[in-house]
This record gives sequence, structure tokens and C-alpha cells, in this order.
Amino acid sequence: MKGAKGKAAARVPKEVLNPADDRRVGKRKAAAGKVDDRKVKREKKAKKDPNKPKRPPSAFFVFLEEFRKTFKKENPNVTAVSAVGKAAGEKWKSLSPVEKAPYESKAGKLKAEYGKQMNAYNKKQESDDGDEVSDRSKSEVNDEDDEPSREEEHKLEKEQDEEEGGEEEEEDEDDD
DNA sequence: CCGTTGATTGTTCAA
DNA sequence: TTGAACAATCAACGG
Repeated sequence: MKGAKGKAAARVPKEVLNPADDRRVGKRKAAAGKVDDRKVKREKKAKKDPNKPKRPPSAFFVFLEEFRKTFKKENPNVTAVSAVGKAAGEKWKSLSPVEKAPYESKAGKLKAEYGKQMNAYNKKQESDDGDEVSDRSKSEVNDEDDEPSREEEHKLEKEQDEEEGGEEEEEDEDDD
């Protein structure tokens, strides 16, 4: 008897979850314990990129954020990140495309903003070289976005209608 | 003491 | 096109 009383397990002291099936993500971390290639953690120094925009949360992550609350609400004992992750993963796949729609929609928006940041980011990288070649960036900066949500899925009737006015992107002018 | 891992999937960048 | 890595989270654990 492994004593491990699932329910009784008040707080998972040590993530005692199954050894994962074959979920080998291929080792997201470059090397456990080795920090070299791409900065294992975003909070290192990495002054390499002064303003590198962090990747926007994917639809799954958006859903995760909400799921975490729910999960923890029903499982206040379980605070393990992996526990929620697994549960979320299963649920996520269980969700219908329609349910994921709102999440994807949001993710799509974040992605759009991220794209703009990248534009500035890329530019800065070259510009940083000292040589400013405007011709380099052929990608036109989406001046006034065209509202990518034009052909959104025919679904999304009224959910997430909220406000679309979130287009206020504060261009970091320059904090000199 | 602080950094890192662990787990999910999706997305994104670079070569 | 593919691969590799990282995005949040939170607590526990290693050196």
C-alpha cells in the first residue's frame, strides 16, 4: 500500500504524479542545470535584448489562467503546478472548438500586438548596430491596424464582445 | 539563500 | 520546414 491516499493527500508535498506517459516534450529546458543557450529563465540578466517582448500566452495559457483558479478552488490542497497543468491539458482537449474559440480569439489578439512589438524589436536590433538602414525593414508597420478580427470564426456570437478598444499601444517612445 | 524544476500545450523565432 | 525553447504558475528542493 503505498499509503498515498489521493484524497487524503492534503498538499502534494512532492509532486507524486505518474511518471508521465510519454509526454516527453523533448526537454523544454536546454539542460537541467545548465544555463547556456537561451536563458533557461527569463529572469536572468539577459541584457541581450533590451526590449524583447515576451511571448503572449497561447489560447491554452489563457484558458489555463482561468482553469487554475477553478482547479485550485476545488482543490485548494493541490497547489502543484504540474497538477493543474495536467488537469488543464486534459480538459483543454476535452473542450470543444467553440469553447476554445474565445480563448483563441484572445490569443489571436495578443499575438497581433506581439507582432507589432516584434517589428520594433527587430528594428532596434539592426538599428543598434549603429547603421540605420531604413530599407532593412521592408515589413510595413501596420500603421493603424486593420482589425484582424474581421473574419473571425463565424462563431463567437456575443461572447467576449467586451470592448475592443484595447488598441492603445503605448509605443515606448523613449525613456531617456 | 536563491535558482531551478516540474507539467500542460500552443506559439513563436531562428537557421 | 523543422526544431528548439519558452510562455504562467507556485511550491518545494538542491547545492
